[in-house]
Amino acid sequence: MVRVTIRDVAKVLNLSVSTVSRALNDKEDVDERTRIRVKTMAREMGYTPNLMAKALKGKTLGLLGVVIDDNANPFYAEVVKGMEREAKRHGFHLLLVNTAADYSEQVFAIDFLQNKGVDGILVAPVKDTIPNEMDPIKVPFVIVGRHFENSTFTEVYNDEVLGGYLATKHLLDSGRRKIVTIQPEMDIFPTRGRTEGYRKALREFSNGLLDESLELKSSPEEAGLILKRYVDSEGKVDAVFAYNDMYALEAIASLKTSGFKVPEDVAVIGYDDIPYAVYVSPALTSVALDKDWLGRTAVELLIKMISGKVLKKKKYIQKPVLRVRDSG
Amino acid sequence: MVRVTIRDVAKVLNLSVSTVSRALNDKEDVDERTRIRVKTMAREMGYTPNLMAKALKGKTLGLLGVVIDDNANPFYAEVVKGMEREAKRHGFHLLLVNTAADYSEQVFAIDFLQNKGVDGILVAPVKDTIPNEMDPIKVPFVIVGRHFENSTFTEVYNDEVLGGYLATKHLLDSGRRKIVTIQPEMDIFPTRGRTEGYRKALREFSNGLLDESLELKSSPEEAGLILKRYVDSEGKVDAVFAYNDMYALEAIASLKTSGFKVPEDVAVIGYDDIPYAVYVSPALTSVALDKDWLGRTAVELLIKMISGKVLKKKKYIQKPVLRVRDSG
DNA sequence: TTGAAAGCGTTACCAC
DNA sequence: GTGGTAACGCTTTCAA
Repeated sequence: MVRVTIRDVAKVLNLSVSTVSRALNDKEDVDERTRIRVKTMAREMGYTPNLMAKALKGKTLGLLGVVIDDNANPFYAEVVKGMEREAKRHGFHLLLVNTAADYSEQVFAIDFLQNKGVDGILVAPVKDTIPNEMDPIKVPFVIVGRHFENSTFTEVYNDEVLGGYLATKHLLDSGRRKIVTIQPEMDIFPTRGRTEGYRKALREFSNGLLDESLELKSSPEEAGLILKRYVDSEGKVDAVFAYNDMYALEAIASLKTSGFKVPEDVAVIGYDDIPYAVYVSPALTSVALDKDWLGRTAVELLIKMISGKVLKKKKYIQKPVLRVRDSG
Repeated sequence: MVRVTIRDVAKVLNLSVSTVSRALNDKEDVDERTRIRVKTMAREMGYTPNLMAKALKGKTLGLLGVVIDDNANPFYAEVVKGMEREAKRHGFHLLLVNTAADYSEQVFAIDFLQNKGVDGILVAPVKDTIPNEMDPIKVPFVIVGRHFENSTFTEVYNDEVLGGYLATKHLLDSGRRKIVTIQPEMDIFPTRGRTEGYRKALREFSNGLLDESLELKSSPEEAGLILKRYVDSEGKVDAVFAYNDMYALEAIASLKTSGFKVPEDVAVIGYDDIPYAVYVSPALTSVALDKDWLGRTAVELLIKMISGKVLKKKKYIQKPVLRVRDSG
């Protein structure tokens, strides 16, 4: 296919490229009839602007880089979906990169994306403790689902402490006393926050004495195993507050095969409220997040930043809600 | 940040831009020591090539467009993940667009992606009956998970007939006789194929007489409702072959609330074998697909096409496998 | 209201 | 081996 350029259109119409350019871009100072003529002819000839050329002239390409752990994780999948929809509304597109929670992958991704000429970046950082890990980002960016202490970054995240608190409080209120929490090794905002909320509820319940904090670390795949090992050796656990629904599902499966009844013997609460939480049995009680909101808001803010707007508010925090079902 | 260009490097080194360009791109005809000098200085000055400018000169941008129904669908999520990994291996990036199975969205997406300068497109078409719906694609493309009859497109897909056959045969073999299948309205390769496989198994079993083909149409959300309505009015169903695992989960939920035991009263088999199939109860029997392979292979082929290779083989077909668990 | 020309950063052709 | 220059397609002064 031969590309139709602005020059071709100009030639046919006996106009200059500049006039055609102005007409196409709805600039002032161009005769209305000329504009019509140009636009009609352009359409007729199948003219499409060359975005590279525009970009070279300092215009935006309309690309947003997305750096996340794993797009197949149902939590991120929903977030990305929200991002995508919002981006589309503004004529932007998403450039997706999975990091598998690997820091060097993230560094590489950020570098790469900028080379591709993205106008901005949406990132759920692998580490969120050292703010200057964001230094290599030279374009506007928004942090998604993470929070850097004392940073000036634009961030969209969840009140994880509240989530952890809500779950643990509910367990406590329904009579559970030996509540174990199982979280990933990673020291990221969500793990810190959820654990903190868990401790807070415990502390509150015991009048300041945090005497029964049972904290396990595990990968999602091993959650069941680690939990089983703990129960076998320590015994007496009557509730589990899992990092997320995947952990919770693993926990339930493991407890069941160990002969425990869920929730009779052991209650289990998850986090994220993925769509499948409804179908498992017992139906999963989970801390629910509006994932679409997370993605949508992040993109909305990023696009504002790209278009040069200065945001007065930098932190956008969502309050999670406990969705009580049968597992706890 | 001020962008460092090839010209800046040239000036500092007292060389011409052309020499610097050649040195950087490892072309012939440039003194080895000059090359070293240039590369060192370029790194030192923090030079990064402007991809737009390269693209304008007809070079590739390294972008692959992905057009699918919904990235949050666990099936596509896994496929996209496979694509992403393979693309990364080759230095490519993914531009994601969801169509929500809407044809006009697809048309728009394809147009848009090409404007963004993608080097190729991976598409799971919304309709796969009219080959010339692909006409607007002017770049290399690969069809994913769909198959156009008699087309010359490069396609990576599954043997859906076999999948439907396997599931139905298994149901028949385990003594089920009133097997209903529930499929989406859409006339796409997977629905056609799975239904055909279902009919084939029935026909085979009844010695050529396809006397008990019970075919229901439904959206995923309404699958439970539609099924219930059918069972209530027609009664006597002892097995369900669902379009995919979402349909199967809805079916199971609906059957359970109607007082049926799964699988004792009614067996249910799904399709896709999503990760959550293991956790529901009863654990879902499902037709399993290697989603990663699908994504990986599609990208591999697309990149070959982009680099000008001519593929002798155009159709890449995967044989599904029945993963028998508890539901059927 | 329109046109000519410069320039964005890069590559490639052609001299030297 | 190296340098000058045109060209990729577009936008944007500056004149006319």
